[in-house]
Amino acid sequence: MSVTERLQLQAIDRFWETIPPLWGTIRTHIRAEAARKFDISVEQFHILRHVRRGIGSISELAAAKNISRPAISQAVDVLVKKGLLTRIHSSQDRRFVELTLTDAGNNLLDTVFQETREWMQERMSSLTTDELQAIAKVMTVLKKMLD
Amino acid sequence: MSVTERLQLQAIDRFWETIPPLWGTIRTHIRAEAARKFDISVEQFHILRHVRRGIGSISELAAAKNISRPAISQAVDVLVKKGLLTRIHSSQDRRFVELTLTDAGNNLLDTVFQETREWMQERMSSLTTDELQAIAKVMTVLKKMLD
DNA sequence: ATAAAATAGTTTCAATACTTAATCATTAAT
DNA sequence: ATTAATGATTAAGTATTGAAACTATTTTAT
Repeated sequence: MSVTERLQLQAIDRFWETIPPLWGTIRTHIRAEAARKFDISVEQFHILRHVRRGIGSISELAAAKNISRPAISQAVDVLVKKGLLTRIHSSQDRRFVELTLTDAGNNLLDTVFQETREWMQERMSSLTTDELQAIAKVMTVLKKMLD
Repeated sequence: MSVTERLQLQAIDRFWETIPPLWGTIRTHIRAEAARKFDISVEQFHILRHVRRGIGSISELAAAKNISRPAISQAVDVLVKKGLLTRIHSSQDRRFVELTLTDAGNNLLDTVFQETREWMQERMSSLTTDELQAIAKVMTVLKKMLD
């Protein structure tokens, strides 16, 4: 087994020990925050997040989140009824639905994000500047894996 | 704003750009593999994984996965019916149910893990040894955040 | 120019998974 | 010995999901 291969396997093992529980913890935190203040699920929150990042159609959302179009369509329904999103048929191609955040949607996102950020910051308070820089750098490396 | 604070926020931003989509991609891969070969969901797979890691009771599983005990109990039902897990009432305290993997369960885990590992390795093939070491190190740093 | 095909989204429906509340079995406490 | 606590399960209701069928719109092919 080559050195590179061993390093790959080590990175994978560490990844599996770390990311699933960490992600679960974060999800739980968001769910608690979002539910307490806005009665919204993590999945709904993520849809709003994607829309703000510029993913503005049902199909794009479905692809980004790896779930079916109907599931997205129905989730969007709820968000529209809650007054957090608006559906607008594109003037260029009327088949497309352009999703945009309402003021309330933007406000919700700001609030939950801010609180999650603060919560994560607390968790990071014991880390050194080197460790923080390393995290940021590794995240860009991991993003390369997605391409 | 202090340097440390700015580094924390940068790390958090990168984390959010990276981990949710990466994790989603991995989940999708596992779902495809596990469903194709064993007709099992990602959540069921994760329960098996936790059991192998030594989490051997319903309550521990519920705490680890942040979902309710009944949900775990029902999921375990399915896994027992599939012949992947066994329930044994503890001899020390008969209220406890000790979960153990059957040979089929171990085999399933080995297979899906091996394939996921290979898939991740492929994705990592473009990374340098330095980057791989950085990933492993950062994962241990992130784990500190969970405590 | 028009019919057929493709695309974006929605609705319906059945299956699955989750949660809360109530319950059973067992152990601990007074 | 009775009561309280703990671990797990069952029951009932809700919510989320995907497959299939459908509408509306646009593109392609003839």
